[in-house]
Amino acid sequence: MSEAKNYKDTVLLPKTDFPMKADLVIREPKRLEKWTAENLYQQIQSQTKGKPTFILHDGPPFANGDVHMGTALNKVLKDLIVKSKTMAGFHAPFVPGWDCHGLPIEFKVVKSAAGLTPVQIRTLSEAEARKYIDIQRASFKRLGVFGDWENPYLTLDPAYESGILRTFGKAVEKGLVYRMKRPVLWSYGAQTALAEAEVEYKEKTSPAIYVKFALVSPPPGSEGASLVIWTTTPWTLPANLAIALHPEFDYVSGKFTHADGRSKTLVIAKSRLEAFQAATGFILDTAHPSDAFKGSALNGSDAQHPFLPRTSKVINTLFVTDDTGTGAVHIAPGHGADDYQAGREHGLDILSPVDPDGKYTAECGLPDFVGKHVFSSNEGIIEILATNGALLGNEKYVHQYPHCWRSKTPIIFRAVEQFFIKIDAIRQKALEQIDTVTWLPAWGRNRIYGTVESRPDWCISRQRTWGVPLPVFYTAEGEIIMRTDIIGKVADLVEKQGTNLWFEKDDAWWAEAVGLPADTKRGNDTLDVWIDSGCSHVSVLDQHPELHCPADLYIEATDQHRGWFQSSLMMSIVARNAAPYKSVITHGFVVDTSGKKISKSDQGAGKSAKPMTADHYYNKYGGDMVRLWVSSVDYQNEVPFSEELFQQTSESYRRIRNTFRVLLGNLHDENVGQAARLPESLTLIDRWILERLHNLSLECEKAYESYDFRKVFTVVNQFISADLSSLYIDITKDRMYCDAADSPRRRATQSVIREVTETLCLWLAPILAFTADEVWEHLGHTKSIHLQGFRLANPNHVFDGVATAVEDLLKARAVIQQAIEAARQAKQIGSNLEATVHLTLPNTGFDHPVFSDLPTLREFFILSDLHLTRAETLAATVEVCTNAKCERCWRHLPDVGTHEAHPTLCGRCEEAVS
RNA sequence: GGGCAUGUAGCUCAGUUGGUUAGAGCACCGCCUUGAUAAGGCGGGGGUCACUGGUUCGAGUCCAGUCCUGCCCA
Repeated sequence: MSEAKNYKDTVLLPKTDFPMKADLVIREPKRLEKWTAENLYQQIQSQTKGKPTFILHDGPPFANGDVHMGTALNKVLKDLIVKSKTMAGFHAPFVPGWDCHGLPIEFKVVKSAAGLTPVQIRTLSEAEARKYIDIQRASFKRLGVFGDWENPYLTLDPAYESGILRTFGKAVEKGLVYRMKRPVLWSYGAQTALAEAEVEYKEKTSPAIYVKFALVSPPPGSEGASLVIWTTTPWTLPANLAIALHPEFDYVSGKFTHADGRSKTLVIAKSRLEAFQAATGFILDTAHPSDAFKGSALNGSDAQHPFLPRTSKVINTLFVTDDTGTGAVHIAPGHGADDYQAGREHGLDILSPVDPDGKYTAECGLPDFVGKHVFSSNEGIIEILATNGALLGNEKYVHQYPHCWRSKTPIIFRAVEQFFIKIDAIRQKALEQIDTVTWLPAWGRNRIYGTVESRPDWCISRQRTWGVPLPVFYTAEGEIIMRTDIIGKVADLVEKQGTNLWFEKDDAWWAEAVGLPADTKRGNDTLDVWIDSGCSHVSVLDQHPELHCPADLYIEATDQHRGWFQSSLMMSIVARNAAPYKSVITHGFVVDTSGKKISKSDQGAGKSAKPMTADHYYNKYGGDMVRLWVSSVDYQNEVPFSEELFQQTSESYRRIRNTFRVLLGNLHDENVGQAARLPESLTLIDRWILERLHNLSLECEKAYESYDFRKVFTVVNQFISADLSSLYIDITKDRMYCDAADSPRRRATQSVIREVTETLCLWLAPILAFTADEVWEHLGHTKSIHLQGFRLANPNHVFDGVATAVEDLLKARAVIQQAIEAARQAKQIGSNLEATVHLTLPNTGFDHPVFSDLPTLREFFILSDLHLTRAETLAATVEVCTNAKCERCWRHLPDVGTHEAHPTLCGRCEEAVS
């Protein structure tokens, strides 16, 4: 015994199999397999059945493209909520979903091959959607997101589609759906409507002409005056119904004279005068009096159409600009988006006398032009204008003009029949319902309120193939048949066989199937995809046995105030006259570190931009690292992201992991039976850490309740680094390593360590889904941590006077450390244990009994030798300790050398090794 | 151009109803330790609180305006 040279073997150092190196990339997939094998998600659901429910309804991501960090942020946030609600005692099933229809997929498919039939387009589109569903599902699972991954909801499921149709039927039943012409981007080359994404901008030379419209009743002093418009599409003049002025712009009315002798009284925006004179040669005759007024002065007057027997209304709109033209804008509501909007606001017709080939119809009012292509009619129109004196200028104008991606022909705006939902009929109810919902952050309420307040009627038809068909029919005479009972029959058929049926069967089949005359034809339009996802409360919340409507929570990015939150609200008003959610959270977008939005075009081959797909990060750092990053950001604002920031998070992870490792290591010889309950005889530092743990639990509980994961992250980090690492673990090292294994204070500490480790681990489980489970396993548990509840703050862990005593101790500690540091920098000592410290405490305060308890003070300050005095102020001096060093515990103590059997040990260590 | 947000150390963020010298974590620098060791401890440097003006004894905090950035519109 006395021969034992190496006392190190008698020191009870931490021992654990829990590896310091996380190897998350290797370990996490194994844990995932285990979770899958034991059906963990289903276990959680059946174990929590009967508890109060918490339904977070998943907003379906578009099934196109990889999971990027923004998508990951969204899904992990949802998972943090679901996991924390589960651990807080709720039954919180999570049914993920995907938005499957829509242009981007169809466009991709159509681009890949020419001449596809609608059925082929739909088959390929479905395959494309399913491909990305699989890719995204794999990513979400890999990120540790729990949910019913084998039974997600898809907007292309027949059951889902029938829900959409029935909700549409309800809108029809309530008289909310109407038909009206509206201009769309039209390709006469491909004979189809196009979306903005299908348009390519190319250079085109167009005529740019100045045309006068004589005012029918000009303001006094401007007798015989004409408004002058500027247009690059003369062919739209037959559809002109109005002229728009800006109400705030200054306009000049005066006599203009041309070098060729022509003279006209014209009205031009003051700021455009110079440009107009230069372009047309008409010069304002300053000798004659001219009149100036605001655009609002002419609002409501009439102007004579230059070649048709009708007048155009003079209106005021705010979109009139003064960077081109004359400040007076030619309005053809059937041929432009702004024009259409202005037309709706001012009660104009939607005149669009152009057929699908781009040729004039009889409606154009010019018999000679009927059947003629609009672009080859420009010259003819200009001639007419010149002939009747309305043409004031004619130039060539080179500009970027939209062209069809497929036929390469220039696009025209052309009005076609569209279907709309009458928002006015449901607006008031929607606004009321907005105020029954909790919006987080609170400004979200104003955001969506403003959006709903001002939104125009909802155009719900699309001239597309990859979508849910708009279930209407037409009689042989072209009369529309839009009936709830027939829509119901379509929905019944779709529920069994899917919407492909609409495209596979012919008109006759459908006519018979829904009980209409044999010569009935079905419609060609599909529904706006926002209708699809906006019906999820009907198709998912109402249908799924574990879910219900309204959901407790929707959470998506801020753009969804205008998107899904709104479409869901509207469709829910249609379906049930109430909001589909009780509360709504929004999160920001992921941006790069300079605060710029990360655009998809910066990604991909040849670009220098950093990787933004989630797989890059979970394959390099691990899923828990992504999750920890999510928990660390302020998701209510834009979320800055870069790989460097990500590495910063991984530093935090390492700290957390190492702390767990040393805690686990200190439990290696734990007396399990004893550890189950905390002994009465806890030392000061044990009581203190339990009280800190109590506070931590209070804060974490509150933070999870308010979805403030960053708070959990911060509070846990500070607890780990300030309370545990630099104090509790450091201070208790001596007793843990060097006391006899069964010393009461060592055992007490061990019990506290278990309590701390388990509680902390549980609080972290929603965030570090993999690591917490791993730690839990190493704590000796056989069931997953995800089947546990949080361990709430224990009031028995609050002790009288302890917190203030430790506050004082820390003040003294700071003074001591500074003194020691000075000695260390002066190379007088190295380790703290080599110092003798004279501590002077102030006469007042510092009156807890511990301040007369030298052994405890020495332990707390981790010193070999401490001497106390009282004086005016807190101070400390340091000298080199002259005591011999105990070879085992490294403290310099006076009794080293007094023990015969172990001459190099102190008394405590001598006993411990005997 | 409009609406809604946002702006505090190199980075990510705290800063209660206005009140000492504006804090934390990470990063950085120096030292110690080598019994948490691809770890740990101690000490330190670093900020005109976006800008301008105002209210006040006193403003990161309240008010007005400007600018940056983001989302949604036009």
